[in-house]
Amino acid sequence: MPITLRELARKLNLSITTVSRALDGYPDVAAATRERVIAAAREAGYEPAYAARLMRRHRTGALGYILPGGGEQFRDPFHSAFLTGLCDRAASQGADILISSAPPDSAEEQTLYRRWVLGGRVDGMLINRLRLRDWRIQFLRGQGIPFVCLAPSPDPPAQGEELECPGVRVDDRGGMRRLTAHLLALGHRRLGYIGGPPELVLTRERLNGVREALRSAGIDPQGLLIETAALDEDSGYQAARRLLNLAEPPTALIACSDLIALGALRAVQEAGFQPGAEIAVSGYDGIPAAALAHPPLTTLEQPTYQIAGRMVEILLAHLAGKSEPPPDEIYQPRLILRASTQS
Amino acid sequence: MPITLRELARKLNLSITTVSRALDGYPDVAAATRERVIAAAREAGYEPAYAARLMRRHRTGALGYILPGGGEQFRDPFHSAFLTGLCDRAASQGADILISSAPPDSAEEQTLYRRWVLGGRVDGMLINRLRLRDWRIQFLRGQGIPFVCLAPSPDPPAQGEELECPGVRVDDRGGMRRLTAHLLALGHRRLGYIGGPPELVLTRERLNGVREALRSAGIDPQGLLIETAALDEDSGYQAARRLLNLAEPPTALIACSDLIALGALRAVQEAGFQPGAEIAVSGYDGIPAAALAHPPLTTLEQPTYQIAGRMVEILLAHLAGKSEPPPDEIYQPRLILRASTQS
DNA sequence: TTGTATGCGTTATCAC
DNA sequence: GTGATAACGCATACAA
Repeated sequence: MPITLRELARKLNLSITTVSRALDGYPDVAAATRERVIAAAREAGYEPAYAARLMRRHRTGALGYILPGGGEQFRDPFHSAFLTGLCDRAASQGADILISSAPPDSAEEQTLYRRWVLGGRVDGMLINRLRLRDWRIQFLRGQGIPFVCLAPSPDPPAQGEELECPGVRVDDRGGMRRLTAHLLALGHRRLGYIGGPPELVLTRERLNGVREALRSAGIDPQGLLIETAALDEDSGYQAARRLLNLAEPPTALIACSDLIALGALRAVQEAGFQPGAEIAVSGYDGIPAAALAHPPLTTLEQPTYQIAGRMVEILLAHLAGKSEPPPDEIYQPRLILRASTQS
Repeated sequence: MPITLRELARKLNLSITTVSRALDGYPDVAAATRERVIAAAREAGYEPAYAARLMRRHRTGALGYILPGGGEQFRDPFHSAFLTGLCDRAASQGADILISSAPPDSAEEQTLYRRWVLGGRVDGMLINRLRLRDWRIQFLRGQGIPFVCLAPSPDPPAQGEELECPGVRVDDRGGMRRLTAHLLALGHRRLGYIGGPPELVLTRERLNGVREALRSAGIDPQGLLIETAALDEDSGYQAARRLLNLAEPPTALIACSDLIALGALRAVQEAGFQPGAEIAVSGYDGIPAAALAHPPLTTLEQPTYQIAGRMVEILLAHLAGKSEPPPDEIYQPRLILRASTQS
């Protein structure tokens, strides 16, 4: 346990007040005194007690993020990029990131939010994987604690299902529209969509993008084959198999994430099809492994690392009092065409 | 800001003490009173103020981990698995993980450690990527704060270079010995080793494993070609190129990590060699992308997720007073032979 | 079984 | 420019 302010003050024959202000850089301290205090503090290895400071300031200096636990999603490189994005930017601004994990919509998740937010354990929260009716948004809004979301941008402003939430947006729908248009241009007519969990906004928005492209091309979206998977490789494999086992399987599989797509790629191969040539497969995220797959995976890349950094920036700015909520920013995912959709 | 203990007490016409003890489950509270208190607390949405509790208990409920920042290492899936391992286990035991990032051995890193440890921001620290003369170990030991390392097990107990540190160990050297022996059995005689940063213990230990295998086979370790890379793909690519440009390039490249190996694989291909057939390449870690590479990458797999979980378990047990420091555990990496070392 | 009083280490408000 | 003092909200030693 390091030295306390009081001890330091006694050592210097000064009052606690003066020492405190000298260290915090208040202007009403004699230059000489400040020097003396700072020197003494350094040589005594003084470090302000977090608990006490928190008690007064009501600022934890930490932003919270809860990983979607309970699955094997820890293999998802998306989170790797996202977390480091959070950390790096937070660190550069002197803030810390508090993390934990809980299955989405679980009791544990609620407990965590209560403990962190009501208990004053974090200054703000970072939200990812927005859900259709997301209790987190309501909760955070109700508590008046700042938060920032990463969410798809719903252009037709969300049919009342999810609450609006401040943050960084990615045009998932637009991306999927472009991707699907490309597949249609290649001549694909029988498409399969492998979505993530149906309660996720991104599952719906990406699906909507596919549908919009179909409609624009004068094709009935009803013909779209739809399957659902968890956001991991194995689940993508299973879902793809179900589609491939149909009497008339699709000629193109549009996956909701790269991991799902990698699983689909495997399923296509096992089913005896030539991925790319006979059946096109596409992903979403732009994880490094997508480029390594064979055939390399067509995908929609989003700058996950940068996005996470922006989220931290926005949240910290908001906390610093720049009260004006910055306008929503919309990122465009980048369509990367690779051999998995080459005919 | 939620309700405070005092307000709750007033509401109930009880003293703060009683309310506090009722909620904390002390036995000296009338059953009826406890019921009443708990009910009131729930309906008032009471949640103990973290700051105040911390002030008294001196327990943050958080374990700290600092990511090696400053590089592009955020693409390393190792950290993804490691972090989720930490989070999941911590969450299951009611603890949180505090993270930040800083370049190894930087001033920022020191500041972070000071702030977190001296300031009482965490109950303990988790250490990865142990260095040869690791100031972190000395610092933490000096402060008497509990910590757990993930480190290679140095059998000849470290020639005084690094300090011993409690934690989970992986037999990097043994793994590399087995891998190298395999390559030798395949007939390779001219080997190249691409190490990570030289200040890392794992770089040295993995190298030692290679050397030991050479010696066991009656081959002079002096003949081993050695290059150094950062722990990422691009740096691995560069290092491999340097080796391949030699007058007499190696026939097998032993990389210190999978990411390095993936870069090496690329370099081998670009140099016009057939990876696997003409030049063998191996990695270390067992990241998912290793299996996807073409050719699939031979590697030493370690159960990163589980190891991280064990680290948390050990640290929390230690904090809970089970003072007996658990004996060091040694994990054996699993050799996964794939086409990248097939002749 | 319950209540009173004190202190944890800082910061902020005042008075000097 | 500096110092005394009062909080912040909770946990406990001690008194009742």
